[in-house]
Amino acid sequence: MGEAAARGRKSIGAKRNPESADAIIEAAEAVLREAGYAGFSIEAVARRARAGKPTIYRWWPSKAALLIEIYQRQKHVETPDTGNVEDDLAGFLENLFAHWRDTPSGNIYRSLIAEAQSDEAAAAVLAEYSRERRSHTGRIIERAKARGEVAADVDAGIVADLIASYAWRHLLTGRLGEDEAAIRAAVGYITRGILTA
Amino acid sequence: MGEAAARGRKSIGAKRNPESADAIIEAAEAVLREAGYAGFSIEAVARRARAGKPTIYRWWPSKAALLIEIYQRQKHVETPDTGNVEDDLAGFLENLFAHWRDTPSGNIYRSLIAEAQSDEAAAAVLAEYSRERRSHTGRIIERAKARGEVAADVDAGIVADLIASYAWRHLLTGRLGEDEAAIRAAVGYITRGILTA
Amino acid sequence: MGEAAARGRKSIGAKRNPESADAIIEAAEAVLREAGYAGFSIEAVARRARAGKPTIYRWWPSKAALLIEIYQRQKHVETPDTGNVEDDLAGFLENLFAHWRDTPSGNIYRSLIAEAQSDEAAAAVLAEYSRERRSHTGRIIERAKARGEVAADVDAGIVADLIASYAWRHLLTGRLGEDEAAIRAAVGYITRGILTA
Amino acid sequence: MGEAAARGRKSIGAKRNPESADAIIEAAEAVLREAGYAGFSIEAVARRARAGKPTIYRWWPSKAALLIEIYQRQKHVETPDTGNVEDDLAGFLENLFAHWRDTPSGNIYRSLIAEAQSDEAAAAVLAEYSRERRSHTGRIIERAKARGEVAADVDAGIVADLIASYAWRHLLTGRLGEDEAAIRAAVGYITRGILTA
DNA sequence: TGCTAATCGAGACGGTACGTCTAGTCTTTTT
DNA sequence: AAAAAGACTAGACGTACCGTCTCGATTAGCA
Repeated sequence: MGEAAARGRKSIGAKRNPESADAIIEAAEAVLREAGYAGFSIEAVARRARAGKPTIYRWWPSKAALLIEIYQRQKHVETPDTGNVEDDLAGFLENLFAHWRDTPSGNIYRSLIAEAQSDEAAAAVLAEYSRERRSHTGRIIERAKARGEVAADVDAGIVADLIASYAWRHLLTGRLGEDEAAIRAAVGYITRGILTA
Repeated sequence: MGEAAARGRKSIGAKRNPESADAIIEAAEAVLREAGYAGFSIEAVARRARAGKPTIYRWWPSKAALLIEIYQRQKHVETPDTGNVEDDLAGFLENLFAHWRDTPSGNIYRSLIAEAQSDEAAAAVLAEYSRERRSHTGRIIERAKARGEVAADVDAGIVADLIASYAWRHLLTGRLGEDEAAIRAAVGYITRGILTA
Repeated sequence: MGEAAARGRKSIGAKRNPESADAIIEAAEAVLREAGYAGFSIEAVARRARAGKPTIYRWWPSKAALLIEIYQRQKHVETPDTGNVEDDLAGFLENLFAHWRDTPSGNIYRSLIAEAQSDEAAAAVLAEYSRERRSHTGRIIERAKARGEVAADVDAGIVADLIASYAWRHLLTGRLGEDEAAIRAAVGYITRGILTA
Repeated sequence: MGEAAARGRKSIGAKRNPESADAIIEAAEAVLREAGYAGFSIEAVARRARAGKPTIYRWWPSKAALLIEIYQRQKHVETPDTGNVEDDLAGFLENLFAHWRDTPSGNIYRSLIAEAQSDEAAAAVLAEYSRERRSHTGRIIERAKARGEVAADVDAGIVADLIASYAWRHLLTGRLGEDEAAIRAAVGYITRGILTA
């Protein structure tokens, strides 16, 4: 199905046609994969899905909403739990970079961030999503605090922010291929500091 | 002058007319200021500058090129030199946030990053610019290393990257109003680490 | 209605909106009437009709197609039937000149001929139209042949060609105000010849 | 020379440089020959002639003026003098059709007529030129009148008009390849009429 | 002999129009 | 009654020419 969306797909009456929704989602992914964010338009998605634009607008009020949905459909990256905060953070970043690099996720998220720069709604949705992720990453720190590995007065949110920032910037500047050493060094500075002992 | 570009501005002949260039730059700034990135179009700039579109395309082959130029025209943020790396970095970030918050620079840079997500050329130009800035910020670290304040084996580029990443993310998520405490905490983690002593 | 196209004219749904088509046709006529062929642009028509350019291009692929349509919408000139070939031909020319002079038709047809000089498609469409008209005018001759008034071996097509040529040239050189005497003389030469008896 | 216009052709001082004029004329011909009227622009001619646009505008205020000049540079068609008006007229038309068909003249004249439909100046110049030609062709008739072959009260101008009209229409509708028989028939109707004896 | 004025190629300028693409909205048709 | 899908207005895209203007160089002809 999907892109190949049944040539003559029809309305199934007075309720949402899940075939159409699927076809649209899959078309959106395909367009993003093949033409990138530059070629990603509602128009292009509609063409590819053999759907009318209003059908898309009915269910996703903006490009951003569609991006969010297809991003969330991707399977998520796992946060390791090694018992060591440095390994946890570095491992998380390595997984995240690999995930962004090897699946459409990276492109999708990148697009979403770009979209949020000119679309209020996208910005809101992204902010909400970021808040969630922040607390998620923060859990790595909280666990370490519970273990006594990390100082109790450390603000987990700010650390999560630093980690997420590092990831974002690499995503946005196309540097997801960075070697592990750099990631480990960056994480090391956050955990152990850069001052002379 | 400028945006209001003298009603009767004319060509000054067979070489570039600086009046036109200025009018275009200033119109671009004004459009960005008043309509944001969403409303920033070559067409709008041309209208505002009372310039022909081809005149813009002659000198700036893309929206990104124009953005870069107006960004570089802004006066730059200064990097403090207090003799203490933590104060230097925090001060730099505070200055940068204030600069981005209080001048059009923030909006421009934000737009440029967004543009780079769909425009190859913009990405290249932004990468080059980032490289420059990275080494610039790195100097704060190098100075501290020279003072013996920072360990000699610390990679200044990676630290600069962490700092820039933090700044980018706050810019892109509209969190430039962050209180100083958060900035200081983030910088503190980078300099002193988060592990228990 | 029409040119003044209801300020808020909207789509009427998933089929061609005749209101829009009418507004476009009428705007095209108005532009041609007021600004002449020189000022006749798709852009101007769209502006005047409060239509989007793509709506025009959707239905009329070229300026020529639009010209043809508005020409054919004009009411046609009638061919008299007096029982005398000379009066028929002269009357036809007089009617045609008056029609071209007093309605937008002349301007439209002139424009179409001009357009055909640089647009292949326009040329084809004009050729087809001319063929039709030729046979139409030829009928005057055929009738006279049936009456025995005109020699049986006369090629009606060629006579029609002579008549149409005379009309075209007067149209294209802005000499539609010619006095009847000249028309009658020209027709007289064709019917009775110029040689001495 | 000409199109290949001396790479470094320069001003020769405070007077018109005939080399430039020639290069422009020749470039205009070449452009018309190769790209047709549709591709004929002052810009294209200037490019081809390695001339500045103002140099063209200085000497030919409009496209039409340039067209007129290059048309007049073509060698003219000769009007035969056989002692028989019918042969003279048919011969003239045959020569003219061949001339228009086999040299750039046809294209040039066609363009000029088209141009005159939207350019007042072109129309004026064309009218003047037509007047000249009319009297020229009229001479064939005058000669025949002098011989007593044609009735004394025949208006030579109107006959010339009929002949020129026939030629124009064939030029404008791309029917210059017409067989001699059709031309002879058309001329025959003008000289001997179409009525039954 | 040196100055003035016109000419040249070059090309920038403000504009207009081109024909295409996308954004969102509206309304008919279909189920 | 709601879904689907084409048509619609609006306007930006990047390009081609328009006709005008200014530049710097070049040179003829007057002083």
